[in-house]
Amino acid sequence: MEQQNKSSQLPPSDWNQYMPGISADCVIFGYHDKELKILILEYKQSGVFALPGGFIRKDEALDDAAKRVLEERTGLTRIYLNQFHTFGNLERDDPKPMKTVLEKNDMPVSDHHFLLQRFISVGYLALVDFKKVEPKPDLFSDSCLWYDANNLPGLMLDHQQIVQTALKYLRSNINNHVIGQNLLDETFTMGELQKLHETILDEKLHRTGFHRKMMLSKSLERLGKKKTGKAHRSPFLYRFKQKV
Amino acid sequence: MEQQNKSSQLPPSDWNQYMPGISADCVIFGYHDKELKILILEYKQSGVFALPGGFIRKDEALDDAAKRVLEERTGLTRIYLNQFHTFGNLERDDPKPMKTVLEKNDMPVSDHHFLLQRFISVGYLALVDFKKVEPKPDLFSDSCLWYDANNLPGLMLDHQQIVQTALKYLRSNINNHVIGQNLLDETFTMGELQKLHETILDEKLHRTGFHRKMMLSKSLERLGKKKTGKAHRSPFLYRFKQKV
DNA sequence: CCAAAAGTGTTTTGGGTACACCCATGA
DNA sequence: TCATGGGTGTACCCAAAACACTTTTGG
Repeated sequence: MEQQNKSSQLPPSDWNQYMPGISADCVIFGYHDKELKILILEYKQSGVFALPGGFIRKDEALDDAAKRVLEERTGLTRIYLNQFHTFGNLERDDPKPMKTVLEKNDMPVSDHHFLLQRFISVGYLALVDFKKVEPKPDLFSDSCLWYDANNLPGLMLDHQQIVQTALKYLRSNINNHVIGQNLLDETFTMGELQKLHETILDEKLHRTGFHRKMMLSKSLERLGKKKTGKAHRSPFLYRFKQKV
Repeated sequence: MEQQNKSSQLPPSDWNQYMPGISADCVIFGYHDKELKILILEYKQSGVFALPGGFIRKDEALDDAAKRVLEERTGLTRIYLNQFHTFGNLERDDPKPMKTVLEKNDMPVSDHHFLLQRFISVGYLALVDFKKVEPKPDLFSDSCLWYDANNLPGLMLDHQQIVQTALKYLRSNINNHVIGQNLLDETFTMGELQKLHETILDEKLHRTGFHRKMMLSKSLERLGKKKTGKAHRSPFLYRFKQKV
């Protein structure tokens, strides 16, 4: 009862307000402990894992629907968000996992249930500040948790492929400053930025070359030095320049 | 009557076989007379111009639907095809142009007609051999014609924006050999290849630099010389190497 | 003073650009 | 032989890669 008006809950009583057969699935990336993380939902009682997703209201723009999903799952607004691909294979049309979820939750299961139809899914990639996120499960989920991108649980349908496509997109856009800007703190050392790039690309980078390249890109400004308390030279702090 | 079984005709009697609210629109590029061309439909009696598009059958993969549209409009199979973006703004939800089309064609116009609902459209880019294409209008169209990409008629809804996005995608992938491979003849001179690049990028390129770059890419093989009958040295013919 | 991390300098390489120059051809 | 388009060689610039070297810090 008390959950019905929460914006983080789907209103199953009125599926009719959503466009049928279309969903938006979000690959939400965070960075913590030198690991690239992805937010994954686990449906109640069912052991089914999935990407956070949602449906498009009939009076809502596609991008806004993705934004809404993002805000509902993370509690954040003004998130960096990017559509990267739309998935519409027939293999993804498998009502079994969702049927399991409905049954385990004592929901009525008719063959024509909104959730059991074929869906075409628009994939969105989001970059968020790990520390600011408060993951919130949706109505059907027990948990909404961060997983290491290299160690995800088995995901339903083609969600693993969606993640792979998102990763590929992320890697091919690694030189876009928005990536570091959204995954790191406001200020960071060159080593931290390099470690982020290495984690995303899954390869070692040459330290001095990386340093030079970053400075040549003119997108960083150097601030004061950071006292690390470690037995070595203290690094400078850097910050992404504000867009000119 | 005799048209009903043509695969190039939509079967309006059974809209129910299609997924509602989703369409695939194709930006079909050809190259002719040193101009980049796009295939555009003109709806019957209505002066409404649009990109070739279609709907997704409930038992059909999204990519296959785009392929089908391509084949129906061009008569070609095995076309180079690439999904590039999905359009779902609310501004594109304007039933007026389609209402006009229906009225002009004496079709019943109810507010809940399949064609008058809000559509989210998946944009596909296709590259075809201009000379091999036999453009075929669909059931609602008077014509399916090539237009210069820089001189299109006014298109309905956001189709102009879809074209611009496709052009941007094409330009950012200009170094992918599939572009020349699909828009030019089997063999071509370096000058012809350069002219194609210049047309797509809408800028002059340096002749010798272009030559060197193409040869360094290792994707071309040089064949015999071409007799042009012109008053100058006869150019070599080139061909894209088959994938290794 | 040593180890470890951070920062800078130097050299080489390779692609991109610019331009000079040569080649082939038909008028 | 001349104009024109096609092909090649050379010089220059700049960014990326590789490596040497210096600087800073706590132990």
